[in-house]
Amino acid sequence: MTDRLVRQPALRKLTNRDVVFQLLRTLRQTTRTDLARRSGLSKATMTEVVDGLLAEGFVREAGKRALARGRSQVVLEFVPETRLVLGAHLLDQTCTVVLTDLYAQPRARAIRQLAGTTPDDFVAAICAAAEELRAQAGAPILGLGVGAPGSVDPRGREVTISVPYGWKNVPLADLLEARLGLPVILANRAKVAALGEVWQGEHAAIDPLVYVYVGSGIVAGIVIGGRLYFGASGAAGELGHVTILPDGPLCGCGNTGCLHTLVSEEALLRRVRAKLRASDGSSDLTSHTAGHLGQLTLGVVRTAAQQGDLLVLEALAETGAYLGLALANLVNLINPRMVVLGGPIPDIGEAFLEPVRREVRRRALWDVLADLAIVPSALGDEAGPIGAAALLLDRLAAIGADGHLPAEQAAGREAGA
Amino acid sequence: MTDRLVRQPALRKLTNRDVVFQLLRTLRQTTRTDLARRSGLSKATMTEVVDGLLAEGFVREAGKRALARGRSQVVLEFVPETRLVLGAHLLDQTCTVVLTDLYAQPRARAIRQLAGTTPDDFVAAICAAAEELRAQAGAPILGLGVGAPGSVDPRGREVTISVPYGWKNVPLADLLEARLGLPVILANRAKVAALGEVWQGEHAAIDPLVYVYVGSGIVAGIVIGGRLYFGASGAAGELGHVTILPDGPLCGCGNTGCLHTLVSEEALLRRVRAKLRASDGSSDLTSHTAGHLGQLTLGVVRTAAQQGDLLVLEALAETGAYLGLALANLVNLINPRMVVLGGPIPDIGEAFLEPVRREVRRRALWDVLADLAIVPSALGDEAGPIGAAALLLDRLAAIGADGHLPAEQAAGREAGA
DNA sequence: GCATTTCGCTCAATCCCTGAACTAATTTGA
DNA sequence: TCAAATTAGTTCAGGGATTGAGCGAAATGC
Repeated sequence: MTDRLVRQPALRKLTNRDVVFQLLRTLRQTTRTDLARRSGLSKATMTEVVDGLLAEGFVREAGKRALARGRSQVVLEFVPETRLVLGAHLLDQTCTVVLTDLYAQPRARAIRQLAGTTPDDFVAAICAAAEELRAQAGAPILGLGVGAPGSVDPRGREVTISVPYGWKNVPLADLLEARLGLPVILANRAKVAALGEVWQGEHAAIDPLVYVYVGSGIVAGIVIGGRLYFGASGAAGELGHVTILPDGPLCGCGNTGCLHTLVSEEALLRRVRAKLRASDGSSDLTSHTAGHLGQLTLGVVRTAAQQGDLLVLEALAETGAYLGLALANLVNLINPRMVVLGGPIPDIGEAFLEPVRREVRRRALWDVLADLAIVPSALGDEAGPIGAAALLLDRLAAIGADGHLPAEQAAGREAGA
Repeated sequence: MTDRLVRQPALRKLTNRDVVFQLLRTLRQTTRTDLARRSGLSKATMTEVVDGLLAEGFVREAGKRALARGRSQVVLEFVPETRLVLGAHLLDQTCTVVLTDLYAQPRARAIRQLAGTTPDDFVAAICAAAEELRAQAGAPILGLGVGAPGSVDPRGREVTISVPYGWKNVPLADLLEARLGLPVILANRAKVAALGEVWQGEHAAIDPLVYVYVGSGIVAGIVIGGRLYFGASGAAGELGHVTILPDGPLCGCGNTGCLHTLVSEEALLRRVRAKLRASDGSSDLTSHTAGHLGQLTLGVVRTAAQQGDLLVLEALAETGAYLGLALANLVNLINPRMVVLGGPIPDIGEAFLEPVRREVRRRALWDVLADLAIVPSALGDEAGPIGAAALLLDRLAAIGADGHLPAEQAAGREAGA
């Protein structure tokens, strides 16, 4: 009987203040009469509710707007900087923390190098950066969202496993909450970047949207109904371990022919090296690397691509085609309105993106392609930390007048699907 | 500015009656005090709200329940049969319509053979069956959900294209509404079956859940948060056209190596035939079909599998392995709690299901497998019509006291993602 | 200047919801 | 056996939220 409740959609009754708050945040600018129309509340009630929000500082009156006829409107403007949130993101040895407003727009950032790869090093770096930002924050900070390296439990409290850092069951949220005294929510760093794209930049508000990070790993963040989709155990979006060639090379996960073995920084460099070895030396890259193929980096590949090196373009096209195949399968299943590609490999540019698009167009269904755009990330490296902040903002159905999350939300209890 | 609103989650304020109604429907049996606890309303309010629902006939008092201490509770029971809905489903030339209660439990069914394959034949068959059921319904009927053959627009009004029936842009919902005078909502017949499994039978309330129909086509219905997931253009779940062998056989969709070319009634029969031709004649099937391989049917294959025919088991294992590969990719992306397999091929039984499971276990990530069950349909052919009824019930946030859908819902305006 | 239109405020009336007190029904244990 | 304790559900007055109607303000157009 109780387990039926799990399926129960949130039945919390929204207050009028909640409704108006949300409308103001999404509309950014409106008038009292417009809010009354949209919410179905009377103008009388709207006057009262807006008065409350004005007093709390969430809204301000921003001049007047003349109409064709009649008295001009008083423009109401949401004030996103009345409350702030922190978003943290880890990439290699660099920890980036941003301070954003309620639109998830970054207002300040702090960067720390990790001293090592233990959870304590991570916590120390985040806390140092967070305290630096806190000192310069001009408004209450509501909490911290974290884009964590590795798998995160569906409730957003623990890193269950992190391969690159060798972590297992690290209760990162609790550790950070204890140190910072702020509510903390975790999600995978690549998945969180999807939220960044949806909250900020030119792709904002597109839904459903899939963000795919292509770097040393490949992970998809799926946004449905404005929220990150986690699945049953928080593992949704593991695109890197989708099978592309049933009898392909063995992957670290135990499967054979995973996308990961065919498309990743390492796979791309391996492919370029193989082509160089087999080539007649006409590629400029031969001189670049001076015969030391082991020293070939992604930066070199990128430069070569920009200079139109045919050998590199060929390697990128092959790599892109494999990703395109995986994406064709993904879009046939999920039918998103947009796929955003982020990470170091898509950053190389159209030389990689166009082969991806070509393969998707070749393989995906017409129905699905009709509503689909495949585009590079609009935020680049910022997508991660901004998305982390958005992860926390996403939980805010309401913000208490005292500047804090209502207790039940602060406890981060509803992190599931 | 207006397009921002698209992302806007439903901000409709639920009334107390709505909240209590939903609680009662999901809990099925409770008490006033329990409802007050769960909803956060006072006992006083609960007395009043329940009185209203009692008067409208949605609830009844069903005896008392003694507690360890204190006054015994009055058991409140949701009365699912106060309002009814219709669910229609088309399979080959047979149109099945069920009359269900508010739990989507079938109370009566009517079956009609289609006279032809035009939309008018379909409309005529549904209407005849619906009128038959309407005559025997003891309560108001709220509407009709339809599991339509082919693709349906995301708003649930039109069949955009149906390959087997040769339809294109048929406004089926409008046609049926005009004939029946009831609200009508459409969705793809295979996807709708997913809702059937979630609303009824032993897999009820499992979330997220993916239902996969494997017959002449392969389509997945994805249920997230208790609702069918449609995607940007209503095409989510096109599992049949996922690429399994990049250089495999050409598919009708234009792509090569689609799952559809490897796993379907036709593909299975083709595989059995090929094996028979290459075999030494030791299979019993050789005599069964008396050399006429063209007459091999799925029924024959099923019987042979039950009798342990090695040749057939091998063909089923190969077919199952291909499906398992596709499902491994699906579960890595969507991470559902359960995959339900329905349709004529899974009906053959464990000889097909076990190879599917084996391949999924071999290829999917550990994280994802931990929370996953792959099971046969609990409802069989009933999943379709029941799911069609559930599609309509899903839209009922509230049911008016007059026994009708509130106008805005009846218009079926919110059919999108 | 005056009719018209639209915005946003005011205010009395009303409706919804709650807290507290109450009745009811039951167990426990002196 | 009866009082105390416990829990369910009702009653009712008080209070806060919401509304409709009306009003003044601010603009346009003739």
